[in-house]
Amino acid sequence: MEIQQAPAQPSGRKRLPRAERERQILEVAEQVFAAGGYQDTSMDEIAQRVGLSKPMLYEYFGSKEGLLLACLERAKRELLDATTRAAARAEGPEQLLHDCLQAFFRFGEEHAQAWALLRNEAAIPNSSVHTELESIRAQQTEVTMGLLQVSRPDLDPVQLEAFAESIIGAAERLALWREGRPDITAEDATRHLFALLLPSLQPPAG
Amino acid sequence: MEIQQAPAQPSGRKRLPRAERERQILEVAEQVFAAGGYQDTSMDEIAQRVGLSKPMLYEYFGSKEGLLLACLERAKRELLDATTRAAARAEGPEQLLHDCLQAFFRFGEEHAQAWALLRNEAAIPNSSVHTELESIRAQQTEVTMGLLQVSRPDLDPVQLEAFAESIIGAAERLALWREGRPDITAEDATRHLFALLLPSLQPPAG
DNA sequence: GCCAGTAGGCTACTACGAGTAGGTTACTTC
DNA sequence: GAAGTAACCTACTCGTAGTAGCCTACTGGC
Repeated sequence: MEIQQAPAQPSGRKRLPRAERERQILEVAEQVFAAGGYQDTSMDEIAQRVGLSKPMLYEYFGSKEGLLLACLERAKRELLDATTRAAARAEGPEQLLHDCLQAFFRFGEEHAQAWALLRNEAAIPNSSVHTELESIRAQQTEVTMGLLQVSRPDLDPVQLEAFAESIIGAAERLALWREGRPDITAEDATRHLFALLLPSLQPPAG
Repeated sequence: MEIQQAPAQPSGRKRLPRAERERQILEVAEQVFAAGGYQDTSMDEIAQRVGLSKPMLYEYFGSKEGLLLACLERAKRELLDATTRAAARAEGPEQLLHDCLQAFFRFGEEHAQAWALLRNEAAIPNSSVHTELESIRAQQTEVTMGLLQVSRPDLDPVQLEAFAESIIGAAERLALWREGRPDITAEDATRHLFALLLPSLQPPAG
């Protein structure tokens, strides 16, 4: 017991309506989560940066995870906006694909924090796990580059690397996709991805 | 103070040499991390499942993250083994790609726990964040399927979905790859991926 | 102008899990 | 059979997510 109450607002702090405060909190949270990682960020830290006390965060977002979810929700909306805007402008199917890809990559560039959250990287405990995962990725890329070089000696090294990264990314995603669909066998997945890649495996001159 | 010591080994528990105990711990840890997620798994829980006390885990692996890293290390080795074995057996570059893809997908199937760790999914706090990330993925897939259908009305829905997932995976990976290489612009990345995908965009009959 | 009612805010707690200090006991080796 | 060490333990500290319970600035009605 013996609760000793200090003045509620130390000095120049202002009361704000809920909607505005929520936006403010999201802004800070996205930044801090993306920079320091979900795990290594404390609610106290976010509260302090907003210039508010922790219980307010819980009042508005329920939990630490709830706050992360709210950040993700916002990023998701922004990503969809970016892609559909690009799609609306394009003419012809090839242009369409090209512009959407570009919109995607630009989103990553311009909304670095939102992007960091969307890849679940923010959830990773910290940098040495990050490093290890990168090394696994590098391992797979290297093997794949070796395979590619046989079919496509015409490609320059950077293109080769980009192709290899793309293939690994596609394979990982397909493997993930398969988890929700038990009807798709490993052979099916292989066939699908192989079909997509085969035309690009043919050497350009024949 | 006042440390009251109970018998060190309650009953039938056996002392094991370090190497063996480490293997045993890794086995349990991989399983528990993969099932419950890194965040939601406590060291006490792992210790209990092994039938050991927490300080032993710290003695052998240094920290919770160290234990995760050791699990990742092992999974990484296994994945490399699987792929290189497949590559060694194959004849011709197309067969090579095909068999490696297949080895990859089979690895995911046969080593579900190791695979769950390798995608960093284990790091994700818990299921509702997982759900949200899945929903973002679904959103992107849907948009992409729409684009694809224009160029390739010949594909059946499952193939279409597989293509879309592959493209999204490739794009994500490339975006990640770009983060370590500031020289590659968003336009470069777009061009690389577009070049890889373009041949498969052409309708089959012309 | 004054008095509810409420929305925005707070301090000071509890609970739980990562990591540590410092001790005990079963094997090995001479 | 004693010495040394490797395997193992209990019982802590400390940081952080989440909660209880209280305060106060603004609003609208009189």
